[in-house]
Amino acid sequence: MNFEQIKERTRPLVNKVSPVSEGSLGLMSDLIVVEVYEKGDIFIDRGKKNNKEYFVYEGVCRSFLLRPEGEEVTISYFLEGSVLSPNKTRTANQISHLNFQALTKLTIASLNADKFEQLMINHMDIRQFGNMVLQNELLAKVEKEIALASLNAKERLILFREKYHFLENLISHVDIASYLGITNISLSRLRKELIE
Amino acid sequence: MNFEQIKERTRPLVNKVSPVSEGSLGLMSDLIVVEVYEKGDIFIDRGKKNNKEYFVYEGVCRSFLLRPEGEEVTISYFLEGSVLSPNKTRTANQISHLNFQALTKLTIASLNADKFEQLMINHMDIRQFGNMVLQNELLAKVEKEIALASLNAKERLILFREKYHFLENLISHVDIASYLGITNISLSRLRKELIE
DNA sequence: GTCATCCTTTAACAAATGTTAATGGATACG
DNA sequence: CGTATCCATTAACATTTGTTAAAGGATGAC
Repeated sequence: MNFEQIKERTRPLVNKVSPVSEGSLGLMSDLIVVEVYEKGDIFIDRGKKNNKEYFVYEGVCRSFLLRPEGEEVTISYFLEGSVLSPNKTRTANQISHLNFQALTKLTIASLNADKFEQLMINHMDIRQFGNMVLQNELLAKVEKEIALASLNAKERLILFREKYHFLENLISHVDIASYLGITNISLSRLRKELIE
Repeated sequence: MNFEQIKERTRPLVNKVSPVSEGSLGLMSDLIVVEVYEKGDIFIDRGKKNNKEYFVYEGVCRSFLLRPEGEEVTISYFLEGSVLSPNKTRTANQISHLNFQALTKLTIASLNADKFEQLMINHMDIRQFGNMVLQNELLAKVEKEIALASLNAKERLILFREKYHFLENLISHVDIASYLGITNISLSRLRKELIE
């Protein structure tokens, strides 16, 4: 992918969050390296160094953690055209505290986080973009928090379907169940119940 | 409270998160206005404008939301000596999407968020402090997210006690129950069970 | 001191969710 | 074509949590 292609691909994705000038878009695109992963690939490992920011060009991925007992807990899904959680929020001293996994063939833009931070410092529109990403991130977390705390499993599944409708036929139900905070058996029961 | 007193009070609170130079501490203290609230006071209203950052000097407060049905859901607790969620993460266009309430007599430092953002832009140590606050905020959310998703109510109560031990005898159990994602009746049962 | 009020606890029953194990269906591979 | 594997579903039973209502205990106003 050449510079112009990267720019064209990045523009709608960035503007959807918070529009930036053509110049700023160019500065961001300069930092972008395109990465491609296959379904199932883990491209950020918990405990390993990561100093990148990411945009999802194509495909779907998730963040997840391992419980002490060994089960995986899905924390978030990231869809095509979205921005991954800011580096600062998913690392401590550049060490990742989450795993990220491609759930389909995945094409993503990666940017050096330090260089991107410099862009944020020097350019108000890029800073505004970064802050909006952050805001959206927290908002999504609060939303999920409320859903987990105050809805029952059936209501959470309905909410999930409104937000991630197409994921249900794309992704392992074990993953979805862990995202919803239930077992896959319960998920199966709820699916049946909601058909009737 | 005069400038020096504010500085002395702010220093340990800030350094606990990420140390800043004496000069930076002074710049931050310059922005601080001390506010005092009584138990039960709501000092940030959902839907209303808020453009401040806050440090908790004395007392305890919580963030909460109202469900459509009218019940309150406690989202987070903030203890003495801690920093409230960054303005950017709890507002959209300067409009708050959460309520904040004093749970005891509360003394807090408030700072104009725009001016503080300027300090972050111009001073690396203050920026680092701000980023650490953010990181901790997200980390706490992920931690709670995992607890809600993968522990049962009894385990969550045990975790809550480890983290907020003294709150249990200070705060309404209805609030705590909503934080734990259970009813206050369940909380009462679990308390009994854990005594035996 | 008495009463009113608010919060916590308890009880009895209902509903939701988890656990374990078996079954069925799809898919890839030899 | 057959078989191994992976996932989703179903069943039976246990456990957890919710709902409604009543009782007990603390606290403050008068």
